[in-house]
Amino acid sequence: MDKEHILLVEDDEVFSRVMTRALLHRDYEVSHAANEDEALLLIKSTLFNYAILDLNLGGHTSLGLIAPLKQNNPSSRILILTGYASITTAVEAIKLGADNYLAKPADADEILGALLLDKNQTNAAAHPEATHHEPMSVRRLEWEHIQKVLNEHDGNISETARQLKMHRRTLQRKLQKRPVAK
Amino acid sequence: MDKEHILLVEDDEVFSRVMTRALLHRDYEVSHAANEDEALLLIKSTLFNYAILDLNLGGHTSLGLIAPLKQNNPSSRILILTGYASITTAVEAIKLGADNYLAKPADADEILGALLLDKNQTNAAAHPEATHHEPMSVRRLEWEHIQKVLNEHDGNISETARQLKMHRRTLQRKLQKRPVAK
DNA sequence: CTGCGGTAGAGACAATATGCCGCAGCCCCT
DNA sequence: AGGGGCTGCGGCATATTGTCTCTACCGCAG
Repeated sequence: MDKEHILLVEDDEVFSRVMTRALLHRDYEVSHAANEDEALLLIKSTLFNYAILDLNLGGHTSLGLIAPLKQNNPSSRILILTGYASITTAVEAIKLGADNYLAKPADADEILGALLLDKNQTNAAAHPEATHHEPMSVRRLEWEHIQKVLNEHDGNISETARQLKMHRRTLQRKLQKRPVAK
Repeated sequence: MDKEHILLVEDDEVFSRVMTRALLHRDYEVSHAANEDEALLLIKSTLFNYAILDLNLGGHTSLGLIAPLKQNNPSSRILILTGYASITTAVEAIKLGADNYLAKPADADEILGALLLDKNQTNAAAHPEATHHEPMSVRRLEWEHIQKVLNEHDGNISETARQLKMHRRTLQRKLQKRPVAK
């Protein structure tokens, strides 16, 4: 029978090579695109069962690829991957139809797991851990807040800085850093 | 015309009082439930336009309320609020049908904003009023969060600093300064 | 009484972060 | 061509943190 076909959209050279190999090794067929245009061409010409999209592609987000993918194959499953994870972007991705959202760094097993996870996970499974939560660290809170405001202003850094009453240069520097682990 | 009816499910005394008042003040009709059972009763007896659910209700999550709400009124909009935000719970909530997900601390404007507007809506005319609210500054947000956590630990600075993953000396210094003006 | 473990307040110094400058490159619009 | 917005980034003075250290206070077990 045919192998399952995965679309990998990722602009990081190293990561995409490693990931591609890992997927091939698991007996998937893999197509790779480094940017939105390449991805769209592939989507038009091929039927994918799965897609792994890096959220940050140069200037754009990869969110625009979700619709074409779903249109091409409504039953395909889509995973958004990002090194700059935030609740806001996660919510947006899911609303747009992504099936899961994962923060880098993540290894191939995690990624595949998140991609394959049963979508019919009615909330029966995932609750017991609802109790042991800790408050967010101030840094994490700050990161989430920044992401939210940034998202509200369509990624406009200058405007966001103004709203947040912080210097644009400062915001810029904060955004270059990675989100803080929990 | 009838006021819009909001269901507030929140087990925190103080917060729910404040929130209720803020909502009434904005001319909404508000029903409040402190736990899942109360909420279910209300859902069965009333049609809600909106719902604000605290994710953490004692032991349970409030995610189980999403289905009944949507069943009761498919066009109702649901906001999940939580003090212990995480990407995974956010993803799960949205998958289950919540319309937005917000981390506390957040003020009434932010909460209402998150509840009412949906930037992914193609319906551009959906916002009759300019929902232009100013986001909290990072400083203010930090202050509120610190106060909340400090309060949860009965004013214990050492413990609060540990939870917030900041140095005790730093917290100590922050507390000596005064509340940040907005 | 004394020691142990926890907390609080504060000084000192180095490591970072931030505010503020300026500059160059891009776009978009007129 | 110019004006005005946004972005990325270097440099530098200043402000804020992280760390370490000391002192002191409190409650409690030994």
